Amino acid sequence: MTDILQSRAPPPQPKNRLSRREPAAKQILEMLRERIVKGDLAPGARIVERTVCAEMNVSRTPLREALKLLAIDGLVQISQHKGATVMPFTPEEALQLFEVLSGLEGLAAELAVSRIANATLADLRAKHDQMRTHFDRGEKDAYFELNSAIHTAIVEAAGNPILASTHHALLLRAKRGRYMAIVDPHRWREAFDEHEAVMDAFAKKDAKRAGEVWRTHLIHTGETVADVLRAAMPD
Amino acid sequence: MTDILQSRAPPPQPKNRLSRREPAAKQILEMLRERIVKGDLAPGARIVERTVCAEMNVSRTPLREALKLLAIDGLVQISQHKGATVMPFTPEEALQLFEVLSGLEGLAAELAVSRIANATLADLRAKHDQMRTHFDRGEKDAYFELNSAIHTAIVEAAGNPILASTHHALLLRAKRGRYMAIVDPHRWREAFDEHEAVMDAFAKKDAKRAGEVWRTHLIHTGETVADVLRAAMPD
DNA sequence: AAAATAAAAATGGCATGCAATTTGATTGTC
DNA sequence: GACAATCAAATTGCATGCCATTTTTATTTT
Repeated sequence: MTDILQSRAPPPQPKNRLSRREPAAKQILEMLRERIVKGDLAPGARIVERTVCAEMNVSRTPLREALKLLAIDGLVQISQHKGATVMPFTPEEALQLFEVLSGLEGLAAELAVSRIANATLADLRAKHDQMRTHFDRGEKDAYFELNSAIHTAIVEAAGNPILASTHHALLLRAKRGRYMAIVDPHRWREAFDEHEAVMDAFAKKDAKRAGEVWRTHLIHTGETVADVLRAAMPD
Repeated sequence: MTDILQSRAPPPQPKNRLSRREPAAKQILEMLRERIVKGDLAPGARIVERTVCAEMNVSRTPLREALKLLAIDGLVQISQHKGATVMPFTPEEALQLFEVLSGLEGLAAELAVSRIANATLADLRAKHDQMRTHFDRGEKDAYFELNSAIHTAIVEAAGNPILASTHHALLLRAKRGRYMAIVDPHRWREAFDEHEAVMDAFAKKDAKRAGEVWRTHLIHTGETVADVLRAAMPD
């Protein structure tokens, strides 16, 4: 490791490193987050400071900062003197996560109905229609992309920044499920129907119904993810 | 302030400092949090690193860590190269905060109705009855104490740790309103009635109604806090 | 007085080193 | 072989020091 440290002093123009484009801490954070979310780092895996420091060629300071933020996000677990490990993602946690998301997004939908601007609603509808196309063609990736965008759009349409940020934080954790969720056709249709129902409620300005439908949608999604996780888990 | 620094070198046995009972960062965090929540540090006030470092006799490292955590909590604002300032607490923010809390606690109430254990429910009722006594006697402090306990108890009865921690984080911010909220008698009665209504819904195992009542209660509380803030603000 | 400029003070973002604590592995003992 | 004692590796929580930026503040200059 001393080699690594030496290798950046001797060079005439030390322009390399990680490049100072972005703070090292942020780069580490994003790198680790992505690897965790994508399942690249297995749940329960230890994250040894020295190792990562050496790999990324940074000191402990930014790494530890990143780890603490990830711990707050619920992606890693830091236990005293045992270091950081990748937080396991269990079916139970998925259910809990989506349960909270249902409360948040259900509220968002309810509020959005009366607060959304016409132009934004039109935009939302456009997204939905485009998503329908992908649904019809069975294009999962494109569908998911728009699906996420729609969920976020509804939350933002509620016009409550605190709601939006709280939602964002939880969604980050929930994304861990996405990469495993190979949707079963029947559930896919059901999910899409729920999206249609919400769009319908928006069109009719039926706030209460929008909220109810959306809450249900989120709960169902949670159950689906939990099922997938259960199926994917050996024990 | 240099006096403070000097005063710890000369002594023979430097046993003081902050005492190493708890991590310095945590002590600073709690100290700052309390002072902000209680309004001891005025909204918008700058928090100068060096000054606080000198006062608390710690280095910048733990202080900056504490500030970052407070920023995540939404109690301080950190702008590039301008440092940390105490986040203002506006009527708008209060409304937003309680709006989100209504989503969270409303969900909690709904879930709790079916998940709460009998013993816990009995405990909850006991708390409520005791609170009624304080209400009748007009004992604000004791009332508020139990009021908080009841809200938290309902959230915990939902049996969802993620919901509980999300709620906890937001409640921390909302507490800033508590210390200014000199309740108007009419609103106080209304609030208490809402508590009664929830207890009633719990008794009848009417989840939906519990959720509705509780959501309304939180929204009303938000409006009350916002009113107080508006009244308390000169501009 | 307004504007331009220079000097000082803060902040951001690290790297490095250290003492205290804890965990784990190694070794020695009964 | 179970159990205790020991020792090395890790981790935590800081302190300290750098250095580049960016305000802020003071000082000059129009």
